[in-house]
Amino acid sequence: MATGRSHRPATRSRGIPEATVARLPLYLRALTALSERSVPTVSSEELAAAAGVNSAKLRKDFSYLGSYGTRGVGYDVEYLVYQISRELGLTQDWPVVIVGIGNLGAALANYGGFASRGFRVAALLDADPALAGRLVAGLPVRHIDELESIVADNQVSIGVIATPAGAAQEVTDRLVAAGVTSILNFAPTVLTVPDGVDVRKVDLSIELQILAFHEQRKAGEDRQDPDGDVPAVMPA
Amino acid sequence: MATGRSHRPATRSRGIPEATVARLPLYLRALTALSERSVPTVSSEELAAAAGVNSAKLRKDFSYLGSYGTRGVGYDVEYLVYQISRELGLTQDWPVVIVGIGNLGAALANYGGFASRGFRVAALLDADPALAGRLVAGLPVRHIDELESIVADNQVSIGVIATPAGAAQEVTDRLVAAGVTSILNFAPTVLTVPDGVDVRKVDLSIELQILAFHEQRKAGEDRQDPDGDVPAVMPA
DNA sequence: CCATCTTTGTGCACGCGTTCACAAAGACAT
DNA sequence: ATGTCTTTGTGAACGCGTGCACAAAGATGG
Repeated sequence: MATGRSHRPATRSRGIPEATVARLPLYLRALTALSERSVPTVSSEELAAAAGVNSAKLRKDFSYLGSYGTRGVGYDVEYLVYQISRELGLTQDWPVVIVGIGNLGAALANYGGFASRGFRVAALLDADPALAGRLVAGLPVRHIDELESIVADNQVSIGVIATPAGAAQEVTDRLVAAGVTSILNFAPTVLTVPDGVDVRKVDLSIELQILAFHEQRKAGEDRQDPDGDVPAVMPA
Repeated sequence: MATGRSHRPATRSRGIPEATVARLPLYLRALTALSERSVPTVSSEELAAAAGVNSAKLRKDFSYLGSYGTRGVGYDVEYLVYQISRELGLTQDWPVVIVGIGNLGAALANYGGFASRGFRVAALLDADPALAGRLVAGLPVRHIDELESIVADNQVSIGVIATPAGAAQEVTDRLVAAGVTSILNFAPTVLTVPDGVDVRKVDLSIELQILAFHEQRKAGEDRQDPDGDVPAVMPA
């Protein structure tokens, strides 16, 4: 993760546990699919299966939001969609800037999941002057030096970093200085941010390495000793 | 997450906790940076700062691997790089197929973090015949129907899914049937897989929604009551 | 109106992960 | 060799998250 409390120690006020917050988007997606099929109600069992979680966990998660179910029947799909959307803050508009318009940045700009939720791409930024003006996902790429004015003019509070690792910290500093308080970081670096700024990190390489670990474990289950021998290099 | 035990209930044998495994790549990255700067040793305090974690946590994590430090001095950087690499299974070669060569798939194919660790892109696959043969990151895109033979010939055990949501489950089924036992899923869908297959999911939209939640919380801290009023639609 | 049946909401126990705090271990100087 | 000083490795306490299991709530039918 990064410095500067990514999550507050214990969510105060109406205290929804962090683990629950992380699952709400999952439920929301499943519910949206049901809504599109005009399914009026759904039981915790069905919805849990669709979201890939335990039904008891789902009920407990919903209990943090309030008592929105009807015993003997289940949950009203539309009502629940609204409640979760509101809780997540998706009923309002979130302007977002994406910095670094390489393949990844372009993929993010084209991602449909943005607009459907409350997210709106306010601008695409890149340091390469050759990219400036080119259309990506219908939006013109603008030069990184416009960052400050764009963030201020559009009241952007969320920034997405899709730059190379070397540029990530500098971009972060500029975003934060301009007023951004939430950052989604795709660059493989630990970002340092002041208190009050949230950072979430998506790291491809890490995910693969975790898979490799389990894969090795699986492959080694047949053999006697999965770990190798003493390394050639000894500690000082 | 997905069906089919993503993580084993309690890691048996030399039992490295799942949370620790997830941090090992982080340490490895920080250590690699130190190694490139020819730093010989590092203390838990310094390394923890570089990785963005607590130093006590780092020491406990390392204690699961064995006693690789020297009291009063710290850890030997090269030695630790080797040990963690071996533990994660990065000393061997992991052939990977990437399915779905849109912007995201192309970004993944171009991602440098692959080759530097033990990962080798064995093939890029896409269902679009128009893409077939086009070079992406120096590799030719091949048609999805070659999936089975490619997986078999290269003994691929890890698959990366970067297709639209609609195609993800079918691709997963084919990958699993062909012998893949670890899947990294970028499509916004819950995948169902048989036991023994690991799935990890990276979901952009979910990360943004979590940020939005905290952002809303931050914005509402000034006001009296951050949650809105009673919704217009009432439950059945 | 009463009985039955379904499904929610939650009290409780358990296990994992985190953090503190300190004793043991070794380096290094004298 | 002895003492001091640094840093590791870990025992123990705590808190969060998960899942069981059941009582309460309400729908539904007779």
